[in-house]
Amino acid sequence: MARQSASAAPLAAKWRKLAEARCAEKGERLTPARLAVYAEMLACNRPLSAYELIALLEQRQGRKIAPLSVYRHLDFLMRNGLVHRLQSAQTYLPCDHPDHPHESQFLLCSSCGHVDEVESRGLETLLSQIADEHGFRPDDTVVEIKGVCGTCAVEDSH
Amino acid sequence: MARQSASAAPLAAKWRKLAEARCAEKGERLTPARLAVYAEMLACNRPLSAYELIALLEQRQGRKIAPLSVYRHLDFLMRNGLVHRLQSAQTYLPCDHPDHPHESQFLLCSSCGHVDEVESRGLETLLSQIADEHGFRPDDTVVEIKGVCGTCAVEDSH
DNA sequence: GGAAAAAAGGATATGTTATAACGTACTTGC
DNA sequence: GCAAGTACGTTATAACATATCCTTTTTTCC
Repeated sequence: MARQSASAAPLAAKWRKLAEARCAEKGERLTPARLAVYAEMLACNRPLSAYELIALLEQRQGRKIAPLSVYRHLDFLMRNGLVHRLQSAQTYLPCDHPDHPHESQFLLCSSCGHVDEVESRGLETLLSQIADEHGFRPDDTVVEIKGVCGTCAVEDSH
Repeated sequence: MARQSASAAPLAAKWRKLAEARCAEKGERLTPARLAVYAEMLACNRPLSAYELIALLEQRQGRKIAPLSVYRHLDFLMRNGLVHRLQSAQTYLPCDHPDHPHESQFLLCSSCGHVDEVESRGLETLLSQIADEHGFRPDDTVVEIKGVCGTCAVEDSH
């Protein structure tokens, strides 16, 4: 088993390979600093604000990290389809299936904080139709459904 | 014609009446300060950030206004279905048809800044279905389509 | 009318999210 | 090596939002 650098979160080979592939496609450089941010997000496995992420990275690396650095890394990761931004919460979440470019829809549980990333072709088609009817050329579509997930709904009823 | 107070934007009777009706339904008080914020937003007729709104109100009223006041008024107006928040832009926009409670979808033009508020029952049904399939009980759904509106697309091609 | 309660609003400070401006260092390709 | 482009560090600041505390206004109830 390969030793993990002390200053980065462990990152499963699966995710690293996918990330490398996505970046290679576009000729983008997946540097250690960028990978460290990505690894931290995957390790945490919940939506993080940029400043939560800074705190985690600072703890992990034992040094100060400027907000701007993290924002740049987040931009990079989003540009390459590895991370999504939850617009309504102003938080960031690693993509669940970064094997291909896609638009996602999110189910955000207000009780446990869990976020489900779903991909509905039917919904995307309908959204395109709506845009079309209004003579609108869409670029990027945000769909975020806030509510209570199944697990929490069951617990609530007890 | 009734004289308009010097310290508030003019507000068409149509909008005032609708606002009064919405608030009366819920036993909420549509005070002058709240109405002034609403009037300013309607007068401006484009999405405004909270701080843009503060600046406009300060100019109009010739006095300092604390951010918190405006945020409170915005909360009130949103709670009563008179104003929407555009999550992806962190701006606020008066509702286009505040005659009934509803969820809206937005088409945001990145070129001219215009926002179209649409209401698609088909889309809402589909979103409910998607939530249902995942055992999710939705509460509030954000749909924001960013792109280029018809008018701007035509101009671009010249 | 007048006291108590509730709602709204003002003032000051602070917390949170994001970007600007500028310089340095590290690739890449010739 | 050297020029060009990209990444990244540092400091400062802009932009967005809320906390706390207190005063004023409105409502309610007697």
